[in-house]
Amino acid sequence: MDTETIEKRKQFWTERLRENDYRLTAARCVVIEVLAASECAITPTEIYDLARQEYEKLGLVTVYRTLEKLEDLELVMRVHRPDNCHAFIAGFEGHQHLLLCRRCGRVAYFSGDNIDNLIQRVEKESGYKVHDHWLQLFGLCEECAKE
Amino acid sequence: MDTETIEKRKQFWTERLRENDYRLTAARCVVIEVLAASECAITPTEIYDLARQEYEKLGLVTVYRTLEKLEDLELVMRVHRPDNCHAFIAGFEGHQHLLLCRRCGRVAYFSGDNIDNLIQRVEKESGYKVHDHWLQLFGLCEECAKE
DNA sequence: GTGATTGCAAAGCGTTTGCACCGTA
DNA sequence: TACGGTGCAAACGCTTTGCAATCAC
Repeated sequence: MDTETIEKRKQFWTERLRENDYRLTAARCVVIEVLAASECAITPTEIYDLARQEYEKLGLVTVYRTLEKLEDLELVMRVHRPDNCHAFIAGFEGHQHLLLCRRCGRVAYFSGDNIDNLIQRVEKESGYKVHDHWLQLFGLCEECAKE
Repeated sequence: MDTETIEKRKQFWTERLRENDYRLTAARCVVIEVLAASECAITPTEIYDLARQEYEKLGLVTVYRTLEKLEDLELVMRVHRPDNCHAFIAGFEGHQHLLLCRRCGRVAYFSGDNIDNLIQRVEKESGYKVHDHWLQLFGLCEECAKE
């Protein structure tokens, strides 16, 4: 990812935190830095290990607490995969459908589905009232497919 | 769920186990019994508690090991939800799309989506090679929507 | 009889909580 | 200065592992 995009992401997150009366601490900044630079689903422990290269004092607990706050603000979202539901990704774009590389965890987004019709049909047939949906694709990204 | 359906499910599971050279033990039978009677996503601990009413000697570890085997045989599948990925459901029907009640965990299946076109488009645009997909709807079942 | 399966205890892992200290606003 | 935020240690809940006893075939 290019430096400009990373910088934009960091700024965006920083502003959202400030707006919501969260303090900008060294710990939070370094967690945000790691998240901003990541194109992949990343676990709290991975964030911890990477972030400590910049800020050795960081505690794993703080990573969890920062993720919790970012999740509340819908700035990150938890990623569910068949074998692992412990990772997070940057969630700037509102509701998006995910395309996940099952090898390296790289994340792409896509849209343009048209499942509203389907949802209406299923509601009618099942009697359920549908509030939310997940549409996720799993596979190999261009890099990983080469190997 | 009617008794006949439950009985059919149990028979189906029992045969699959036998075919695959798994022994039919008391522990396995009682776990299967609980699963067969459940219309909802159910956790290992819930299975354990229910099954022990029939077979007090049962250990939680055996529930886990039985689920592992049933999962290998694709007879149960793990259910992923935003807040909880610890539950399982009966998975007779091959690849199915899920409709989950977020209140009581009741599960319905639906099909008739047509996402092959979407997948082809996303593959072309992203460079990913897609192998699998999840399409899940979350909401309230008829019962829970009433309240 | 033999080897798969069981249950127990203990370890493992990811996550949360309690608490005294620290640092941002 | 005040109080939100931090890091440590310890607890927690779910899951897996090691092992001797058991039981289906």
